[in-house]
Amino acid sequence: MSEFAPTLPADDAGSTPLYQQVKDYVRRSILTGDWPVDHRIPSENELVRLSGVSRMTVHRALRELTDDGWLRRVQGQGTFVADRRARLDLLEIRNIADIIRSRGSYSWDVTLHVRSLPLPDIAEELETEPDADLFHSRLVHCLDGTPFQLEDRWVNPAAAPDYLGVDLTRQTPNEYLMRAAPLSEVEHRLEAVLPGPVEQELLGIGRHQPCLLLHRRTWSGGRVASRAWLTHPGDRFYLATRFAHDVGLPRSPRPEQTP
Amino acid sequence: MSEFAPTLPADDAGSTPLYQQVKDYVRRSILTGDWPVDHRIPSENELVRLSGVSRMTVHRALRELTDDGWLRRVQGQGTFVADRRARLDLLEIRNIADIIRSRGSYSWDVTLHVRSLPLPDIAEELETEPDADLFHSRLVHCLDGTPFQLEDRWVNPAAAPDYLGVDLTRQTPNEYLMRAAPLSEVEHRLEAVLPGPVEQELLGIGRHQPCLLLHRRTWSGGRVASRAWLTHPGDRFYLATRFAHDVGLPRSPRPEQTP
DNA sequence: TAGGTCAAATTGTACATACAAGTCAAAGGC
DNA sequence: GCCTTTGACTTGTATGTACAATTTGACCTA
Repeated sequence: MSEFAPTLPADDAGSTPLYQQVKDYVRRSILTGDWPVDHRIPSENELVRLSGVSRMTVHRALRELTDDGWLRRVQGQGTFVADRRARLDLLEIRNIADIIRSRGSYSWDVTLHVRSLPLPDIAEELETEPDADLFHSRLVHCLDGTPFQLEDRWVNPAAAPDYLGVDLTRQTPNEYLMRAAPLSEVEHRLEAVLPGPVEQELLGIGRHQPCLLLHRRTWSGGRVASRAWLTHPGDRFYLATRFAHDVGLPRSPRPEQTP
Repeated sequence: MSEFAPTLPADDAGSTPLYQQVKDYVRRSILTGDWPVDHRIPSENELVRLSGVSRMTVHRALRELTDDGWLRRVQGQGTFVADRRARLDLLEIRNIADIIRSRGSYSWDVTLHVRSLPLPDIAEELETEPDADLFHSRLVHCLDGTPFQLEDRWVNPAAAPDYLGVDLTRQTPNEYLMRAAPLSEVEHRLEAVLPGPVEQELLGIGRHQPCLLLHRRTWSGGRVASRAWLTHPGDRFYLATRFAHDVGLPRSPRPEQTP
């Protein structure tokens, strides 16, 4: 496998299925940016030569990645890196800042603080010791100068020890955490609320403006890594999802092609 | 294939992949109730004998159904029908009434009307002729006597011609439509709103109570079958999702077993 | 009786092969 | 110059075979 599983622990390499290793290799190549969107990746036969596994195994890996939206395949043409922004499902909630950023002038401000203090209620959410110090950050995300999201985040120091030293003016907490503590699980809770006066002023909204509150907890390596409250003014937020079901009907083909 | 594809059109049977036909057969057996939850389905070798296709093809069909949450497999034991209520993802939004119904005394009332009239704005949403008659129903879903959802629905007569004749006191519109026009695609849009006075009274909420508005369109056979506005009071609604991602990590196993 | 052992059944992975189907470009014929 | 044909390359499906891993139950033994 040579280059296909460089980051895997040695004792685990033997038990990881080959098709999973191929999937990891492809995903890693995409996540690192080596293979950008619409890039044509090596063909099945090339991957066979590179990896040493059979074509059926490579084919299974690529097929599953296609089903999961990582790739886009065209018979007779090749396999291409899919534009995941085009995938509209719940997964996109976590990347909503990325989506919006690509469609306007995006910016964010560390309005209040980045600090460390203990808080028993939050400790329970993070599943840590009640008297442990926790990291807290609060910032406002803006699009074309107007706020669209208030982010109130608590971070588990065990998952991201150097969170306080991160320059949050250069990368968002989400961007940093995605690298520092790659997430393995996500929990979402959704509510409609009227924010308090402080939040109203930060978001620049009226007293009776309803907001969507997205409560999100992320896990990494068996620990709760982060807990975030994301408040969206109701008139500056929307989430659209559209997807084909797999109930007795063939999957909708993708007729578009890449020249 | 004999019994494996009785409902498929004859001209299509030749072009439908075999693994897809096996998937359809299994799904049909589950949807008709022949195979209830936790039922042990025929083994791969039995399905090979029944269908005449190879074990690899059967295996692929069962594996994909497992990934999609229809089945649960235990090595050395067999394959069982999974409890789809245990799957927590966006798909569950469409079944939220079903979920809630199983956890309390659920009821619903046809409060306003079931009628037929033309409305150009709605016709555009349903992608029909602007002057066509459309079916409209409006009802309130209650849990333990208190409303938790206001359903405002428009139905495309081409997709469900006998919608006005359905006894909506015996089955919900969603239940009927799922049978009459099995859905192939869904579109969701989510907003936070303050409802109007009429809706406030129907839901029994105060003037400043924010609500979640879920706008949903369903497709069936290439047509827009239905368009629904589902209004949830913010204090009587929550949506929790938690799922494992497939980013460089093996899928979380299901250690539980069925005796 | 209690415990260990072995065989059968089941699912999971991997490989080699074959053919079908779609795309593209080069070669050839008019 | 333009069109057709051919062939190479690509992905999609299907089969047969082999072995590994897990569970269950029957069987044997102390």
